[in-house]
Amino acid sequence: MSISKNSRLKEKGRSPNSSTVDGSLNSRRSTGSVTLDDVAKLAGVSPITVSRVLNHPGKVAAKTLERVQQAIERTGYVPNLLAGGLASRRSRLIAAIIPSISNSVYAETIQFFTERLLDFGYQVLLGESGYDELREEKLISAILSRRPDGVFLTGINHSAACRKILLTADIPVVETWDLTPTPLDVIVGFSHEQVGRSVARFLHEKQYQRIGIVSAADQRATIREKGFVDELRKLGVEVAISPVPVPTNFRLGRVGLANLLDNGFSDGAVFFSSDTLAQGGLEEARSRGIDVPGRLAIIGFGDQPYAAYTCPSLSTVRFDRAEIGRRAADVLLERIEGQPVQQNIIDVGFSIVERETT
Amino acid sequence: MSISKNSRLKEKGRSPNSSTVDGSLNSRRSTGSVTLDDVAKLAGVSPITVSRVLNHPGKVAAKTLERVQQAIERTGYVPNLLAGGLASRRSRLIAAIIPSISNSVYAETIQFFTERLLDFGYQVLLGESGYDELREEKLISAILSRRPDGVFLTGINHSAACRKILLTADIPVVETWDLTPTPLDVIVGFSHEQVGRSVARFLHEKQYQRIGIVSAADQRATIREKGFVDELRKLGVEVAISPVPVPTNFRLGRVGLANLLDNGFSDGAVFFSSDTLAQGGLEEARSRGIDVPGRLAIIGFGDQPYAAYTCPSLSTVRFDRAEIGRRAADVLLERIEGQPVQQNIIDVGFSIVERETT
DNA sequence: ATTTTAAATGGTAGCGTCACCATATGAGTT
DNA sequence: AACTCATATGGTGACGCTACCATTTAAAAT
Repeated sequence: MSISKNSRLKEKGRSPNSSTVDGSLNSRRSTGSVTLDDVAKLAGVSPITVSRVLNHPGKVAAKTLERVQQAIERTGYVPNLLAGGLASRRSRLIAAIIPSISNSVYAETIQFFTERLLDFGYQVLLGESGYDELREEKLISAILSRRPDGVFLTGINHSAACRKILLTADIPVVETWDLTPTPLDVIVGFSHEQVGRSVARFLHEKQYQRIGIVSAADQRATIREKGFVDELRKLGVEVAISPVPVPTNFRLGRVGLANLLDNGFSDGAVFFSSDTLAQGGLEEARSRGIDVPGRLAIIGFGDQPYAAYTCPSLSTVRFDRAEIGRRAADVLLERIEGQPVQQNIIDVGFSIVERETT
Repeated sequence: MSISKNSRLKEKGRSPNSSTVDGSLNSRRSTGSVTLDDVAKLAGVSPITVSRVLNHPGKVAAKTLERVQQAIERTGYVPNLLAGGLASRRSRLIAAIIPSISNSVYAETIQFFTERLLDFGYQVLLGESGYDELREEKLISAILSRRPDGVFLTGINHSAACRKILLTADIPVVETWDLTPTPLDVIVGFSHEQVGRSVARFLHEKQYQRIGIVSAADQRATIREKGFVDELRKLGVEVAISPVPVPTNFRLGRVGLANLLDNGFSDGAVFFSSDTLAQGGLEEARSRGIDVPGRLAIIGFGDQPYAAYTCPSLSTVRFDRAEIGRRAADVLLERIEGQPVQQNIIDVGFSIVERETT
């Protein structure tokens, strides 16, 4: 434990074995924890062979392999990836930035992303941007000092500084949750604009008198809103817009809908930026005695687990969060291994789930 | 980029300046990325001074500080924490193990935990145990190779091997979400047994005819169940138990309640292991036309955001997830700084929230 | 028996940083 | 003027590991 006191023994000069007592009292000695060398000595091989046992077991003879593994077992050796990463320039660390950890849609993607990468010996360092570009930027530059082998980003809008840092770092980057013809590197997601347009057509076909949207102030929600509004405008329908801030929650859903209703909206359909908002809207309608879907139709976004079980059950837009996570991991692994990527734009699609609220 | 080819220039022996062309073609040369030395040269100081600017700015003269910071700016220097961590034996990394990333109760705790630690320059490496002891063990030993400065665990039940690894590693460990008189190191949580007992008394006082529990197979839920059952037994009430597996979901809530009802349970109150299960139970009751709370009372656990907005709104047990995260971070920081910890058992408490379902 | 080839192992020299000292500088004290 | 003392800076050598060769050994081919 307390090593520093030992260093008071005055040792002068550079004689390689200047220690005086037990042969290990150098001023800057090992922590006492087991190292590769300890294992190597016990196994009677060179350190490099132990390293190979851990990293390229195929390149070591079966007999040696076993002997070394026993030595590892016996010493309780735990490799030091800081040292390994420094020497090999591969940290086996992947950075992931999501807007919110506690938002289950992102968390699910990360869950599958993490799981997949773990199978290949990578770990994920998670950062929360809070839907804030500046914070994302700071986070990324903090995380880059750990020399991640790859980066997972949510969305396609990143500050110029952020893009520059990432390009300079010259590591694989996968953007997710959205699509763009000009990704930083590779991208896995679906088109939010198309979501907006699809929902617009869906509602239009059902011939609701009026159409509104409760739209969160996050980037992707804004894109959906644009697609939605634009498509309806093409169809000759004006949309009542009720903006709400992020992160969205139940209460904001109520407020968002109340805002529409108080401004004369009635007998129509409303598209909410998230299922959480939609659930709030449902409650607001209920508290005002408005029949859903008789007088007011509601559709959410995200197909949260509870969406099928609200009363009435919630129509929504579904997309495969697990698929985004898995594909993002795969494509990142490919890039890290230096394989040429077949396609750098991967569309996982989405679908409209019709339930009782429409 | 492609450096490896250069090494084909045959350079023999150990002459320190054996490079032939531009003075930097050693076989194992730098990556070309900016290092501390580059910054030092530009600023006209020694590397160690640059290091100090980054780590102990107070120990550097104002003038020097500014000059170095400009050099950092100009070079776009990004520190290498792998090297720094190796040299200083402080990785500024904290490992956190939670049962499930996508379960918002854990995610919220982690969110606040992460945030707090980030303020102090630490980052969190997240691992998901999936409620599995063995997986937790593997995860921990994998994570320890990154030499975290501290570890956050969920729960108090860890395999013997796991405890041993952690004790050997000799780093601060904070257990969370539960209490025990014998923590590994420090612990921040609340008593699940007391939750069980409190809910038992609460329901008993309301004089429900029969009492049941839909209980998940995770460790803490089992402790709550024990406290619940034991307290009611003391009060002379038998409890109908319906076990369900983890992770819990809406459907399991329905199944869990159906199981009770199909075995003759009626006119009573049911305690669910989680709000998600309770929500499922609510749906099952609705589909069977059972009036809640008239014929069946329901109480959940966790006070999820939606709990206040189900119909009828859900009675539940509330505890402060953010508080657990923050306190865990604080206590870990104290331990890392080597401060003596005032108390190593921190009880954040809980409360019963009565809404419409009871 | 000799050469060729592949497989297994080892030696050396960093990777980029920080801890440990030592030294230099200037202000304050007698 | 000589001294103490605090402050600021620098030189050296690890930290623990792996890349890059070189070397040894065994097997295969001639």
